[in-house]
Amino acid sequence: MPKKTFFRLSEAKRSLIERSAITVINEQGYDSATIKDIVNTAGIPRGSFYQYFNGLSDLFIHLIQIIAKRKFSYMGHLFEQLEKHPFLEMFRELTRAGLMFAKDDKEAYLFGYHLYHSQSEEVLALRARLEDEGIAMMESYLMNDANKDWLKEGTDIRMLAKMLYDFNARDLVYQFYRGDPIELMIKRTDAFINILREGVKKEASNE
Amino acid sequence: MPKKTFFRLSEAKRSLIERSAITVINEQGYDSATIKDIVNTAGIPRGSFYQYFNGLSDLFIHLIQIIAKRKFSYMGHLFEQLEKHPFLEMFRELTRAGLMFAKDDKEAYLFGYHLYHSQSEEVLALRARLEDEGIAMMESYLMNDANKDWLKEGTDIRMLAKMLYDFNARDLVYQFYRGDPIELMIKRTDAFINILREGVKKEASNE
Amino acid sequence: MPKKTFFRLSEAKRSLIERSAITVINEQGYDSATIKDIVNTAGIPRGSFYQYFNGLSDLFIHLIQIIAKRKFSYMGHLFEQLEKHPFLEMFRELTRAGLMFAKDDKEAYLFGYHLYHSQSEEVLALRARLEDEGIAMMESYLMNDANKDWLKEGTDIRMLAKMLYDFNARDLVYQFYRGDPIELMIKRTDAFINILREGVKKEASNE
Amino acid sequence: MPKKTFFRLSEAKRSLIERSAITVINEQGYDSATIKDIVNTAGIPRGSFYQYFNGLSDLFIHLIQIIAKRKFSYMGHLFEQLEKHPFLEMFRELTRAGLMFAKDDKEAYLFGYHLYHSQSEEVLALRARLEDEGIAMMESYLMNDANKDWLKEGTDIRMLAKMLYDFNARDLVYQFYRGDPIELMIKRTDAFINILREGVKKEASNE
DNA sequence: CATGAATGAGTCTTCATTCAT
DNA sequence: AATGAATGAAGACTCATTCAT
Repeated sequence: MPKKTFFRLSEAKRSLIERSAITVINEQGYDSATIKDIVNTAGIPRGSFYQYFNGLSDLFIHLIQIIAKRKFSYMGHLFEQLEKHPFLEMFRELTRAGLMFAKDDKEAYLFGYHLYHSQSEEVLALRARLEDEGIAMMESYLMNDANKDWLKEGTDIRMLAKMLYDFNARDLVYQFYRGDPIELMIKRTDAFINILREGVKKEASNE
Repeated sequence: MPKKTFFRLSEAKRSLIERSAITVINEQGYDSATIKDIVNTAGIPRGSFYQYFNGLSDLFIHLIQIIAKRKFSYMGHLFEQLEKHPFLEMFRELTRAGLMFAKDDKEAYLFGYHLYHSQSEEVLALRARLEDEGIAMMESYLMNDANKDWLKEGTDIRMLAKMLYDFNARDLVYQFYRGDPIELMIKRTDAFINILREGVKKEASNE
Repeated sequence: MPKKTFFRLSEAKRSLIERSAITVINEQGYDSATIKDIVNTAGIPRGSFYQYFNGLSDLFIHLIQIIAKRKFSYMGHLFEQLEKHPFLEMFRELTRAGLMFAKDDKEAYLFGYHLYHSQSEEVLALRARLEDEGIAMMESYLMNDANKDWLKEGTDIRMLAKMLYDFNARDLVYQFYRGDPIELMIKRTDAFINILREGVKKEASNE
Repeated sequence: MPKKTFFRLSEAKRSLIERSAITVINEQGYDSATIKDIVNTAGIPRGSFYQYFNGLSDLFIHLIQIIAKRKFSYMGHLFEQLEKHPFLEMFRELTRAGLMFAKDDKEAYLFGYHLYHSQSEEVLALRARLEDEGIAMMESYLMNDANKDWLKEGTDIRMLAKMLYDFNARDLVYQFYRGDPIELMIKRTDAFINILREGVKKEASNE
């Protein structure tokens, strides 16, 4: 957690530092990014960095959290209707909301990529925690589906939740990182959902 | 590519260096592993490293390739029957063969993890190439399924191939990395295949 | 010398700062203690420190002095009888009085340790001054002994005074610093005095 | 312990580094000496230092040890006769031998000073070890005295050994550090020994 | 080819001290 | 007087890479 000093800064300065760090880490990757580059980019003195943060991972975790919050805010309006429809349909909407966020703030959306590409203890722990929370949330909605008899019996709900979570938090982010256009990502999402919903096996038909 | 010198070494020494590098990189991650640690672990002089390789990525790519070859050899016997059965069934077998490899050579199997966690240009390129090849191969087998009318019409074959490839090359490796037991991984694989095959949507039943 | 500002503070605040500094310096040693740690421990703002003191040595010297005064107050009652008995006997009492102080205020007693472990100019000067004063005082009492014919002729009084001073101000403090129990320290003091008084050479006996 | 690399250097270079470190530490004190100053003084690159040592304390401990050995070599010839005379007499000779060393290599002799003025864990541990060894050695010779009935009954041998050890390893070194002339130190040593031997209490005389 | 010492650029991190409010 | 942010100098330590033997 950043030190108190950081939160006492003006919104402008805080934001400047955050954006600088996001830019630098997006360019070099978390494990290669240096504090030096971040302070240079932000134009603040080296020592100040340590008045604000305990180290790079401190800042990184802070960024992941505020970005998650921001991204989440794009989805807020969907939550009230979430239980009224099969979750796979809502997942499509949630995903699109996420991609709206990507459109509005490319750098921030991209930043999630690094959650999957650091070996640092803290980052791994954070990733695990976020994953657990995200998957648990999805599981609970899928349980709702099951209760409403919208899900095939025998479906491994946890596995399904995991697949959905990963697709959204990892695969899509990676596609964006690679530069795939959002339209293509939307199409792929539909194909993905379709496979999950319908399955791929041709039914023994009675034709 | 390693220099000629490397391939002129005795098999024993070559293997010693390879295994040392695998151990070090597995412990620290590719981006944090240092040449220093590798030569120390192998007990060879620092200068020798540069007589064998052009740098760390050179060695890394070499390792990925020999390991891929080794892993592949566990699956060879399956290829002749591959077109005779629906690919999802064969995928199960391929996966299990891969896990046999994991049992025999944990470190090598684990090593694939790092293919997904480096930001170095060369590694990213290698990863993309391997992915393309792997997915293309799976696609061709899935096309065979389609031709035999084993696949539901409208199935996005490329997406399906991608999902299968990722599950095998990335998700399972990650589970192993986390320390999940192989039995659990096998169960998960079955659940995964089941979802893909059957889908999760409850058919409107005529009860 | 602390600035006037410091002495205008409330007794409570002054004492808080003093105790914090003693704690920090006892833990880290004078040469490694930082102003940062002291203000953090005391919970006062960094800038305030410079309103009270000119630097760390300023505070350190102040602490040595108030502690010396406090320790001295434990011995006051002995001074009136000091000339009535051989000084070595009184030395035993003075030492015990010092150890009572140690019991009552461990941290303060311990603090003297640092007088012997700093290389800073000011501290070395202070140490020399205190030593001169202390030894001179002891010398004067030993002269009294000599006058009363309680001391063997030829005894090097200055050397004796120095030995006594060091034992009390340095050796005992160091033992306490190491964690030796006070009872042991008392026993050692007696052994020390005994050696000084009687000598260690076996008299040519007329057996 | 220095790394192997250090011992593979030419005697000249090794000695250059050792003397540079001794000079720097004597000037600034161990806790304030910096590696930067040492490498500058020696004229070697910064990185080399870390090829030779694991850190400053590593070098420091090495220096203490080689100096102790050198100092010891000045006393070697005394050891054969050590048991034939009362130890206090031999102590005078040992001390003088030490002072010969001081004359020949002022910087090295002085260096012992720092053993008593660092708070670093390693140095404290080394100091304790050396002290234990030195005191134990003296104790054994004093036991010899006791067996030969040269020592007054009831003498606390451990305390006496401690006093002798400290006087030689600490007090004399400190006097030298302060710049006292060797002749004065010799006189003081005699006075010190005299007090210990004869005691200071005037015997109840039967005059 | 083997060896391992030399080199110095590059980072992190800590703090004393100042200064504006 | 109190406060605490700003600043940058300073030092530790790590390593990739080169080079002489």
